Amino acid sequence: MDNIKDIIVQVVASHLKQIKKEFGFKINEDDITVELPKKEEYGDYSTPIVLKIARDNKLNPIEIGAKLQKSISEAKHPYFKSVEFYKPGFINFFISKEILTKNLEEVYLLKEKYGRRKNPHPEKILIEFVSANPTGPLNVVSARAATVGDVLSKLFILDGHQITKEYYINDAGRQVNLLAESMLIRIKQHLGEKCELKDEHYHGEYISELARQMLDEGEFEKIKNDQDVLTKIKEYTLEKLINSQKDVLKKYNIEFDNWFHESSLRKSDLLKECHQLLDKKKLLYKEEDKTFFRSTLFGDEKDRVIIREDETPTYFFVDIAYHYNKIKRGFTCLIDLWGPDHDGYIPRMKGALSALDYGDAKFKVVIIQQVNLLEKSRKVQMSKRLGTIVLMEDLINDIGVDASRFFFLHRSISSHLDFDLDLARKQSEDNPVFYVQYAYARICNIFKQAENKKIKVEYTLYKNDWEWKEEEVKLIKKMFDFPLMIQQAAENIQPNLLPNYLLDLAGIFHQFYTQCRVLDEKQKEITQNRLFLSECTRQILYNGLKIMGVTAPERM
RNA sequence: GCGCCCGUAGCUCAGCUGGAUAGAGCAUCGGAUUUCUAAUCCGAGGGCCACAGGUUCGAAUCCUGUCGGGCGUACCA
Repeated sequence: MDNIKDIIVQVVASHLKQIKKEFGFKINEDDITVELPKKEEYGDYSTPIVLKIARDNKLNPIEIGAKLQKSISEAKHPYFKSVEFYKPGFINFFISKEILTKNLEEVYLLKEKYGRRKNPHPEKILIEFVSANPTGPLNVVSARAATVGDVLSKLFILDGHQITKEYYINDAGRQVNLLAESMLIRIKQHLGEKCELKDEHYHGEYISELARQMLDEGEFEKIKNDQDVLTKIKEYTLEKLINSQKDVLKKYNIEFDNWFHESSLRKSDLLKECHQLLDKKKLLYKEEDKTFFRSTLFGDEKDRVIIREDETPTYFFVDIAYHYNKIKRGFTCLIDLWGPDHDGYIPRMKGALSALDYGDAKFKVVIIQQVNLLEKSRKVQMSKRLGTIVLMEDLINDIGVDASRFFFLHRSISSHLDFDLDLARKQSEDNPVFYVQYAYARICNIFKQAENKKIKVEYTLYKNDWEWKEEEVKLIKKMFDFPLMIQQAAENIQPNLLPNYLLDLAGIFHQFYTQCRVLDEKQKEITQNRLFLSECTRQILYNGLKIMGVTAPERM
């Protein structure tokens, strides 16, 4: 079935064309917006287009509205039971029963594919997220990014795109060198040597433990006299830390298609290639033995160093090469999920990609706002270097994957998220996730009861004499909106629409459950119809929970 | 100083590209279970949508300014 909003836009546009000569106005199809009215009497969908036309052309909205309403009404479009005009200028649409039941049958037939659409402009998207430094375990900030990235990926797939999920491992550069140094110092301390960490080193307890482990395993013994002992330590440490990151992500049910190593980039010719390309466009210059990129030409505040005087590339330069590599792999759209601290980094990166002839329209940076941790209503200072972080793993162990995921998705990504640790456990008891899961479990139980009562489930709708009760209508209409919500969440990058929708759907189901008894041996047709409604609801709850990565329990 | 995010009920937040009487959950108070799981449902109270201007038929939503909170402003990543 086509998207209802598009259908309404088309219908309105075609009828406006018919009457526009009479009034003498012009219309732009893009101006036709469709919204969900707040009150039932205003219909299922509504458009205020008449008000816009009246304003732009200084005409009377009442006259145009009446005419438009009449025109659409008389066409008797199968989608609409009725079309009404309300002052001061709203055209309100009431969906027909036939279309709603047809949609239900579609839910039943399509199952997990319900909500998926064929996109007229499909993209081959690379979405990169988390990409935390491999200098320590993942923390709760990464947990938010991981959740959002994972769910966005699934939403994009439903919206008809092709997706690759990638994690960029910064396994080269200054920070990992400091990591190796920190390890060596800890190892020496374990061996009784006197040496101290400096401020810039990593102070976390996990380094000390890892140093102990390296000694215990005899790995240090093997390399201690090598010339490149620090490199060997680095390799050992990175492997351990990266694996632990992977383990936690796995525990969180997040799978990446690709793990891209920064070190592989440094070994390749891509840096050279990028340098040549940018140089050819006269976008580079040298000053005090450093090479600068003219990012100011692209709206950046100042030009940025890409090669230092000691000829090492800056992080920025390597990142340019990385994104250039993404382009060369044939992606038509690049999406990066960054933290708010990287906000100022956007202009230069966009500039670099424009310079490499990759229109910045296809490079999208999504900023996921920070997570603040509160303990006893006070903010917890987090620093990876100081080791005062709350780990993603602790979070999972504490409140569980389901509740964490729901919690992170529940609010818009541009909002700061205050994570109250004292409340976390409490949250896990009356977390809204259980409200949704409970609706799911209830439905499953209805089917178990049907089995017990030897009621055969036919999965058919008896449409003829079916008088819809209020709760049934609400439920059916809500299910109708699922695909629209998916599309909206994907297009506007609003994963929070998903949990909100599921909460609504679950709530309406609970109402339905209270008011409309499903299993009734005396009323076969009503029983079958309500079983069908329950099954469709179950399917959509299942689909939604699956996108969120939250389990759908059959029993609670 | 400049840039970005946030400011909506006691608390946590929804409010889509401006729309028709500002919504949920938690908390508080009061009801509902001989019938498919009460982790549920129904009802009540609670708001100058931070403040001040502007745009217009219409603003929580857009623009400008002010105040408050956070983040950033590297040859770190």
